[in-house]
Amino acid sequence: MLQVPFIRDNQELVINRLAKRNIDAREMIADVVRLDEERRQLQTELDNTLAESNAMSKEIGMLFKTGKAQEANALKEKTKQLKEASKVLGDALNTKSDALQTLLYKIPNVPHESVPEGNTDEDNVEIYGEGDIPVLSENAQPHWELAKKYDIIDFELGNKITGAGFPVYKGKGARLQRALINYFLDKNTAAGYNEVQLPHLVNEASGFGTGQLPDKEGQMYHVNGNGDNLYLIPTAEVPATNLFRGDLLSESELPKAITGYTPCFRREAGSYGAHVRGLNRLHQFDKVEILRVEHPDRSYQALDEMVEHVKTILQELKLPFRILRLCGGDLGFTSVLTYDFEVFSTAQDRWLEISSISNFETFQSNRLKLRFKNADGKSQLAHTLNGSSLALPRVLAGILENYQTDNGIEIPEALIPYTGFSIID
RNA sequence: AGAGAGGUGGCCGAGUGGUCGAAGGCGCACGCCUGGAAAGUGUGUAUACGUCACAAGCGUAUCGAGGGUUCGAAUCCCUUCCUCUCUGCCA
Repeated sequence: MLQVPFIRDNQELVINRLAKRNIDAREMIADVVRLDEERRQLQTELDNTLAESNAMSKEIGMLFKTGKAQEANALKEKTKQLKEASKVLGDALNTKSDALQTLLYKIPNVPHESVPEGNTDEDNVEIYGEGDIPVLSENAQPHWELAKKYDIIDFELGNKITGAGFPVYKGKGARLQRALINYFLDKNTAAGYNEVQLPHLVNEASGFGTGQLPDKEGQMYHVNGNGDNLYLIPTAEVPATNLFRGDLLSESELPKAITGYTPCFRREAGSYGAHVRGLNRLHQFDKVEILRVEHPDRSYQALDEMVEHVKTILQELKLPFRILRLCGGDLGFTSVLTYDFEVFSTAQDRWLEISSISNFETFQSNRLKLRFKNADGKSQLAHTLNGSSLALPRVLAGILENYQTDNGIEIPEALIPYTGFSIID
């Protein structure tokens, strides 16, 4: 959620930057400014009315104490009018505040100046690429075929138990999953991220805190039987960020850096063809997340550090990858600047997104009320950032496809200590 | 799930209708004291919004949350969320 004073003082900038998302925000911004003005007006009126009423109440108390009941009763009559007035003003204020709030929830974050123009993922800008794309033998197969061939992932079994998009990992497939999780967590903790284990269900307030609610509830599984009202997390970002909801940190506590593994549950609307086959898109998948709460002065440095960190992991896994700067049209609702990592799936001949690292600046912290005491002793919103490090299924797809040989699937060197085997055959 | 108890400032803890944003203690900050430290001692120490120069000051709200009674509520009533104890169930 954008901050109203910021919008008020930077209307042109906000409108221009939001235009990168291909939305015309003129009307919304004008409405925000107007609603805020009206809200403040009402607040002032209300405050004045209440102040008068409070003063009278005190006087009444004094009058009763000194035995001047008649005068007190006369004043009582007066306060009745004030009370009615304040009731009306209070209701109007609430209505106005709610309208403003609802509108603010609908306005996406303001893209960074470096965010390229564009509408779709076609317009994302590649800023870095590394790794050789392997030359595979003629009978190279996509990962869903390999998964079946070596009996390491069973999609049909998942269908039976739950439905499409809930695969069962078996044997070496299961162990490889576990190895990847441990490997990623070890890399992250070695880089200074504090490991946490998080709840996989969150309440409504958490959903609002990170921006899934309102409006995007359709992407989450909602548990609402028996009077429960919880959401399965679509990403560890939700519980991890909400760890800090409502906090007022001291400046010395920053930065906060945490990492955690969770399964992620996504209902995922809109999908087509081969792009959703196999591991490409799932309703349940595993992901290791990194998250930072940063001082605004160094959040972009932190973003770069996160990108560098994920880079080292992919280098170690020796997977061909590239980094994209997302264009305005592809940028997430809450993000200012996002870098996507993609690994090349040789057998599918396409790039698969495996990590997304974003700086949200104060967009989330404003919702979360995540602040710190700055050097002047004032409270200030912190910046939040997060990224995947890494999402498992597509890394797995990349490994299966790129490491396939006629003898089986080789395990990347760095993972062997974690898997305890060096080939899937 | 049943029965009971309870939710007050960073923490502990007083406060059952009036001047209570809230005693007291701890903690913390700064000062005094000290050769230095401890002890002692003094002062200060919530957040948000509004006004405004994002100053001071002033105003308003906040004692889990929401609503109500009242001229006036941390204190009374209702609803709701959460925590704890016992019983039940259970990995």
